[in-house]
Amino acid sequence: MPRAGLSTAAVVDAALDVVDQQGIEGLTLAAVAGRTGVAPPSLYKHVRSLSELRTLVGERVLNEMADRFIAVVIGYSGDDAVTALMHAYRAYVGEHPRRYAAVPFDPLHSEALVEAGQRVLNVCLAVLRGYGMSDSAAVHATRCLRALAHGFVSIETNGGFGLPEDLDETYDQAIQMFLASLPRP
Amino acid sequence: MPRAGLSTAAVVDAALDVVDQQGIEGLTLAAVAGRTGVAPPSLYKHVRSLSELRTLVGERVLNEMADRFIAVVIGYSGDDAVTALMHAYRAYVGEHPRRYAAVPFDPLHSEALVEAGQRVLNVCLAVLRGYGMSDSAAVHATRCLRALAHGFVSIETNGGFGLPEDLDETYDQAIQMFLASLPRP
DNA sequence: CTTGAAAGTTAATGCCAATAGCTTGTGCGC
DNA sequence: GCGCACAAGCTATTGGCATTAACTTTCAAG
Repeated sequence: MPRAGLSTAAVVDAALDVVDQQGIEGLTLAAVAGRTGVAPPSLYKHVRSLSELRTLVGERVLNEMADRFIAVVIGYSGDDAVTALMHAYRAYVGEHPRRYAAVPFDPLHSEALVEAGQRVLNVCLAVLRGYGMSDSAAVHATRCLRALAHGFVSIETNGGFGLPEDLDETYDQAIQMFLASLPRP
Repeated sequence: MPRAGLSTAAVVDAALDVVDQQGIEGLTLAAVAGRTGVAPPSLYKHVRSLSELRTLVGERVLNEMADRFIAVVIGYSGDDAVTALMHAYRAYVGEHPRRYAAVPFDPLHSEALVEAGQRVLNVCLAVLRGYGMSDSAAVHATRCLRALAHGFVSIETNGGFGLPEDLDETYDQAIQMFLASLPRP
């Protein structure tokens, strides 16, 4: 009986592979077990349940997004920073559409998931701080940004935009719309 | 063996009840069978599979939305119509959050689902036609409207907006943002 | 009154999550 | 080097679900 040398992190790695290939509804313990060369019940040594695994996957994805957004935004401010952020958002989802769809937006699942979500949120808030808005105004603007970006990419990746018009152009227009709504110093 | 007198429509009705109460992941044939007083395999006389049932549910929901949007928009034009439409969108999802979440945005599921989606789309396009945009510009604007409305309500209903700021205010601001992006005749 | 299709039924298969209880690697103290 | 405890595996089992097959019963048209 050779030992596979698993860990919670390794299980989540395998789960991400499964999600990338088969989508969130294909994420089963059987699939992860197959990929890690282990019998399905063995996974319970590293993960409490399928539900917990899903939460861990979501947490990883949100942290991945936050890392990228921070990297992309550093050194920019104002409209440049907002534009970079929104493009990075769309680019991430374009590269990993199934991962993005695997994030449970319902944060009541776990503490760590909430925290990862906050990291993403804080990038937005920090970028908007440069516009001299009150804290409350920044919150409203952040919500608009999230709604716009999330709405666009989730419709886009689900094939919901059927018409032939160029999607890059639509997204640029959406960014312009958002920028125009921000106060000018 | 008394006969239950089912039909495809009745099965979808029961499925909508299940979705309203337990959400889309609670939509099982067993649950629908229980609610209709029938054994699970009997449902196959009216529905090809669980997957088809989900598609039928989505189709019903989209048509329900289109009906409401048409009703709400009639008699208005311009900013009033856009405002009414966006409020109706949010109101519908607020009243039936689980139904809305049950719509598969992936339209490759069925012809009828695509058609129902088009009905919703056409309301948006018709409302925007009043601004004297080219067809192509109207498509881009419609996409922005959909992205904004869908993004907002889906984050909202999933509890993704954690901070205490008033959500009505954010949504009004989002509407203003969208209106400001439209050409003024 | 008969008959046949439609609407049900029960039985069975296979997949999956989850639990229980057993076996075996493996690092740690000695 | 030696044993021991725990961690990491395993097999077996249960229970829920979708789905199929093969049947029985209702019911309406002729």
